[in-house]
Amino acid sequence: MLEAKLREAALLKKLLDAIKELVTDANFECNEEGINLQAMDNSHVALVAVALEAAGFRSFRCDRPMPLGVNLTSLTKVLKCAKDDDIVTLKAADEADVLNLVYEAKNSDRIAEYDMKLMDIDADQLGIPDTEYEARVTMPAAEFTRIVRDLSLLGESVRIEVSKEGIRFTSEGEAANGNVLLKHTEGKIGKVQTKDEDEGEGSTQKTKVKEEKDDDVEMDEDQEQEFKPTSDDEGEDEQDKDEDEDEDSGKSKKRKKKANGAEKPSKKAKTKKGDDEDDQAVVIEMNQHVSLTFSLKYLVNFSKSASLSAKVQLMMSNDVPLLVSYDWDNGYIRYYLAPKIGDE
Amino acid sequence: MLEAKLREAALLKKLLDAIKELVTDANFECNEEGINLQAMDNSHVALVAVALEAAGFRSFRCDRPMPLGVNLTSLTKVLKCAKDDDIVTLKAADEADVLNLVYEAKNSDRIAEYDMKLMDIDADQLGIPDTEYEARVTMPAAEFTRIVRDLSLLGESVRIEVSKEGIRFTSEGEAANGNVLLKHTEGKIGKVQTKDEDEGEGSTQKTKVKEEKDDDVEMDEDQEQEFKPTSDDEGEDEQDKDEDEDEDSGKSKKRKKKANGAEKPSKKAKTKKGDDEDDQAVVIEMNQHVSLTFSLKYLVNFSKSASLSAKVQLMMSNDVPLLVSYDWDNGYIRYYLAPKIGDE
DNA sequence: CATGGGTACC
DNA sequence: GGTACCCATG
Repeated sequence: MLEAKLREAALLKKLLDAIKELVTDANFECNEEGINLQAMDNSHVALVAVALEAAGFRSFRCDRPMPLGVNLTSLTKVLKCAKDDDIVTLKAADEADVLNLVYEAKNSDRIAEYDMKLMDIDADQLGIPDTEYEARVTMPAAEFTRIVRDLSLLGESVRIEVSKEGIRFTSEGEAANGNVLLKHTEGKIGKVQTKDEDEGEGSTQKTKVKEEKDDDVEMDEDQEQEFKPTSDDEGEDEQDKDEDEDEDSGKSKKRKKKANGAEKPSKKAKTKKGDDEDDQAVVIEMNQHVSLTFSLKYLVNFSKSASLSAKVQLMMSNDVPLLVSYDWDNGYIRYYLAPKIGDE
Repeated sequence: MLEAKLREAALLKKLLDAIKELVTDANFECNEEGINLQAMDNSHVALVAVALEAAGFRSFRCDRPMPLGVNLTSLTKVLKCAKDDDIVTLKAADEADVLNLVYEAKNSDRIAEYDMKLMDIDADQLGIPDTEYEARVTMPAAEFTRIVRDLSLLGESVRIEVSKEGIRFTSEGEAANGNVLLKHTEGKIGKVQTKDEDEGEGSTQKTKVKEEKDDDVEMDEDQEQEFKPTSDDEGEDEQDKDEDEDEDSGKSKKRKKKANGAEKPSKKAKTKKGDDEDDQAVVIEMNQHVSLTFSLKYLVNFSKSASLSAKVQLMMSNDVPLLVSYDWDNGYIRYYLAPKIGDE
């Protein structure tokens, strides 16, 4: 059976808001390490992967692996019945056909309980590519949202190019053409191509941009592995969280830093202020110039996850799917989208 | 060629929001004095005139007069891609078929560039009447917005009457009739019928109430005349821009004075405080009682310009088009609307 | 009150 | 597929 208690209903609510338009039904794969969801979007063009690591719950127990087939529209409705700061407990018996959700008001005597019907869903375990990306761009999630929203007013697709100059988003439309260039933030630049240190953080992803020796630091020992590609995918991308270990050998610091999606700034000050600054930084790491074209409709959809993390990472290599990753403590949501070829 | 740099994208954004529903295509007439736009609304019932004087730009260069035919829907989309505080640079080569817009984030490393296609638009130079109005009412723009919005819920048209009592807006509908009376603000009353002194300010308008010899002018000559009754109006009110050549030899002074739409208070203190109070004042200036009926649909539309100026001026004479004017530093937007006759 | 998103209609 | 209208959210 599963019994997982989450500190705040807000996380689940935001998560559902982020994916409910992309996916209607999906299996929440529960096991002792946490809860994972992987699904193709309704038109089978994009892939979404969500991880909620056991460590991110106030308490988590799952005796054996169990898939919970959920209709996301139903779950969204049920979650709307929770207040953002309610403590949510998810419970499901083995072989159960319902998921029980209990909402407890933080302070009080209000207890709400819902039973949502489950369904059998073909577990199309999608193989998520373990690509080593040629370029990784970390930027404020709100900036990404703004850019794709803006450009979607002009055309249907966007060409994303990463060079040492920075990252450029270009869209061509009937009425106008436009492009937005984000230069890497000063002080962050050194990192380009040097991504070492990223590792750390718990929910980090592993996408490394090319090898780097960076990897340095471990940081994670304990937590870090959280979501990790399970054991096998290792090494691949982690995204977000690269905290910076870089040189900072003091890992301990790293750990605490990121609170929601925040990364840590590179060597800069780790003060709160430092973190805030970091959220605003644009960090470009690349091994070679990449240029890919994507459907803006999907990117706009992905950008709804900005409520989950202040930063977003874009991982790219020519001719392979883009990985858009939003990370937070003990969890992440990643989207994969194949590039358009030619002028389709 | 044209190269005009605007301090804040917000001005253009608000301007487009104000007129995009009224006009779909229009020529932005650029010359060394600034940028002007004049167009009939889509149903050819109302006329809108916008002026952005060169002095209002951070830098402005326009070698020769050039009309830029713009689809306002496209421009609106492109402007939505700018943040309110972005610095916008408008560029167009002679004979160009595209307008280039560059947005620079105040602080940073974000640079966005758009190329919007231009089109050829019949320059229907509309003759703007140089009426000497019998009544001029200056009131808070928000108040005007509220009144026309309220009355539009009741009926389709509104009768506006100006008397020494004040200005009364009356609407009759199937479900209810209603009227709103605004009395002139104490202390401002003296101005009624005495409008002299207004001139000053840079962007003043010239609408004088009553006689004035102003009329002047054709307007178009070069630009100055633009809309103002040109120099002659002196003494009367100017509203916006008249920069004045008029008599004021000291034009210079005028120029700087008005900041956003504000007129100058009459002789009262010009202190900031004074100006703020002034924004809330209702000033009635009239030579005779006027009573005119207009379509509320258009007035509601005009009132969207309230974001551009804290004050609005209504200029009226019986049986001639109403002039609704919003003025700000170095620019204005004016609307002309013919009264309804009988009970059409 | 305004802006954005979604749904329906052309 | 695009545009317009209505509803909901901030």
